[in-house]
Amino acid sequence: MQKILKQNFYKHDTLTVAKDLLGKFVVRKIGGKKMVGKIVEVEAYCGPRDLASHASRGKTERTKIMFGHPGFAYVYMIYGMYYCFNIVTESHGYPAAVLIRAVESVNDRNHRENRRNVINHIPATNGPGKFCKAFRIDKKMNGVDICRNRARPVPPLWIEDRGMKIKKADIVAAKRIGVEYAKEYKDKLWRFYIKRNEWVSKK
DNA sequence: GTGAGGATGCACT
DNA sequence: GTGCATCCTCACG
Repeated sequence: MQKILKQNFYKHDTLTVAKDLLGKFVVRKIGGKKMVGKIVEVEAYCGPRDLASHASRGKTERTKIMFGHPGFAYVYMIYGMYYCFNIVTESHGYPAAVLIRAVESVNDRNHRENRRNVINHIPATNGPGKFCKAFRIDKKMNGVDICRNRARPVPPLWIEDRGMKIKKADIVAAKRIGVEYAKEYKDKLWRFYIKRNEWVSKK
């Protein structure tokens, strides 16, 4: 059974949505072809007071998507050459999002080899920048509604529930990556990943 | 195996 | 002008 997640899935507490996204599947449609990846690692960025979040410095041209409706893609460029893909959560007007850090490629069996780089023409997806590159997610996807709705039934990108359940005991909570500047928020255990999964970006 | 440093564009001060 | 929600390469041994 496969179903595209709708807006009400994302309209909840960000930490809850982040954990619920583990084990869901990212589907990217490009010219009639589909790429699929199981989400194995995420980070939560929780509201205007979270100093690690871009939204903590107020609503700007870049961050306005986070202040908008849940279930929209927030994509931005980082370090000049990589993109990060986030999904907006919670209510309209409250800036929060979940960063997709790593997925497990469903098309590929050579897990160990593929972790490092391109093997058998299938790009690596164990890291936010690499995932975006592999799934061709760039700033054109910023502000796209990734939910199913009547007006536009098939977005170019969506999240699917295929009935996989991740046990609570298999979810690891850890510190977020690259947010040393975030003072009392830098040590929050708001990164979640599937225990022992080979595709997680860092141990 | 591990760690340091560079690449690189753009939002924000 | 500064500093990134990153990743790769190249030393080291």
